[in-house]
Amino acid sequence: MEPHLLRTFVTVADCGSFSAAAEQLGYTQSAVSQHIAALESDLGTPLLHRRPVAPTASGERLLEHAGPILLRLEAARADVRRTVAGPPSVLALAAAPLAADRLATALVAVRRSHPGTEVSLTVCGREQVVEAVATGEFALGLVDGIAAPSDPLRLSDAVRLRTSPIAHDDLVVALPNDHPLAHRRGLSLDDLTDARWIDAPDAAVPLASLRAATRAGGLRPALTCSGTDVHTLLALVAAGHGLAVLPQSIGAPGVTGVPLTAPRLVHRIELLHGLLSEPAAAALAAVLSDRE
Amino acid sequence: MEPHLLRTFVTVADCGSFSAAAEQLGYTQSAVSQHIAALESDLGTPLLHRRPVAPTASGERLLEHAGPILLRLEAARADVRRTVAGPPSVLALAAAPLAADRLATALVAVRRSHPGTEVSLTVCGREQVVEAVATGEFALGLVDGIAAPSDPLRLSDAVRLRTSPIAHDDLVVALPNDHPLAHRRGLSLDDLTDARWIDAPDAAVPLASLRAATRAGGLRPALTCSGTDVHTLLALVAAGHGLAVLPQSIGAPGVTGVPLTAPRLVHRIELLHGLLSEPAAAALAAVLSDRE
DNA sequence: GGCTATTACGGAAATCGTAACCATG
DNA sequence: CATGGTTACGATTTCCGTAATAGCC
Repeated sequence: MEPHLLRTFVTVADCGSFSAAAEQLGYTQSAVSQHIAALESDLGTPLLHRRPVAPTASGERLLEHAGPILLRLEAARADVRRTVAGPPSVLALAAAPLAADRLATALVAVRRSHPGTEVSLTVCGREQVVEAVATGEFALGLVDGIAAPSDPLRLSDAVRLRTSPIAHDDLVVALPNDHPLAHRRGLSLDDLTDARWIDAPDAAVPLASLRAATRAGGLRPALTCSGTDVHTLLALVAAGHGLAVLPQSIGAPGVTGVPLTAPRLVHRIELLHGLLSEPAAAALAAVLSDRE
Repeated sequence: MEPHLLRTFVTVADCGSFSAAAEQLGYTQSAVSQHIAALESDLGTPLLHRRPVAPTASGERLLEHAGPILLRLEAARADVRRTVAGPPSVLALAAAPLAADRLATALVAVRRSHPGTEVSLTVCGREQVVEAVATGEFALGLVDGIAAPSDPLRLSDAVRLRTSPIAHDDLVVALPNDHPLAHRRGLSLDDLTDARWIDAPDAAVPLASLRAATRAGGLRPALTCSGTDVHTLLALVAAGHGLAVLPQSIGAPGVTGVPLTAPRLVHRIELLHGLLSEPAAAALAAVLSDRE
């Protein structure tokens, strides 16, 4: 179970194709085939169905482990590298788009207390925030998600990272102003399972999260929007392409937010970090955490 | 960072010697030297001081990751293997000695509800319980430890395992009956830092745990006792070789348990398990958890 | 000088690419 | 029959053991 074999395995499972994975990894199809064969012979069981390529039951189990293991390896390498490189010169921050605005205000205080600090902020999807904080690429990250009012966020536990709650907010269904439901005082997801939805997993609450939080089926996306641009998503909503669930604080002209009353869910923002060896990062974490 | 290099690295760090690690792993000294050199060149930094062999600062960081990574790899392999092997024929249980007696009573109910079940119980040290449950060698494990009254047990988070509290108990300082302090109503650790202690990390509360739970220094062991035999430990205490901290429920003729009043700590037993695919294991887990 | 890590070197094994092969949709 | 995974095979590299070398108590 060498790491590079695991890596090609997850890539193949991800691509659903040996040749696509080969291209993505810079191997030949033959090498990829040999990698999978080596893994399967090592574990003594088929891991992938061929034609079409899909994980077997055993493959599914391995997939659950492989990602976290590879991430942990990356984190270990980065951790060691950091001891030799010394503290970085820029304070590198990552945030999911619906969490990023928290940084804007908190950074003001840090700018004042640590005037020389150069700051870099990357807005990207939630998984990428978790991964990049885990590998130490960023000192600090903010992620968001939905949960029952009393629950913390359920983050992928690939690597043990320190987390602390930063803020929470109610959820609304975003509708065009002229939508027939826009005047409602509240909406239940159960009434909206057959509505036209926009799935923008990195710019709004992912439909998958909503599905997981409800028993209700449905919630099929009429339009899928990738990328982290909330602005564009709001424009799509305003233009009537479909609905999206967002935290109450996000809005735009042309879009009405109607409180989501059932199921009872809240939007949460959590801070994610590793060791905080830099004083500026520690100070920022303190400022962010104190807000709660 | 191939796993076999990491394995060699942790072994060398553990042994404090290249040649000892080589023997333990079935390599030659030369191979071990090459492994370490490969790792160091890969990470671009020395990981070990030589003569005497000890981890560098970078090496310390790597050590923190390497163990969990290797364990997780083992767990992944075992997990996949289990999908092909099907459910095992014997219900394999592991327990730390101070937690094992909980199994005795709980197993009676399972024996009744699952009459055909063959059971194997292994009593071993806490780390081994965690490792072996993580790799699926055992379906279920019981571990014990100390914590503040409101806290859960702090287990090594190498692999994400399901845990649930089973029981808790007060702590006592075990003394020979004729010890001058044996008539006391309570004792504080602070008064005992300079006493003669027996450190039996796998048969009593480890001194290291006590040190971690207090600010007080001291607690130097006058005698170190390895192995999981609580009976022998109690004999050593009765013979006046030194003191040990145990849960209140453990006792023997010749040994007096005086409540440990400060710091406020309790002895906890927690259940540890993976997926519980076997009905008998699930039933046992249910019985154990219901006791709380 | 003894113990122990490092380096040099060679044989065995593994890795990956080219190319031929084969199976499925 | 075409797309795409498998197998055969060979060049290159890697890996590990033997043995000689070097460094610290």
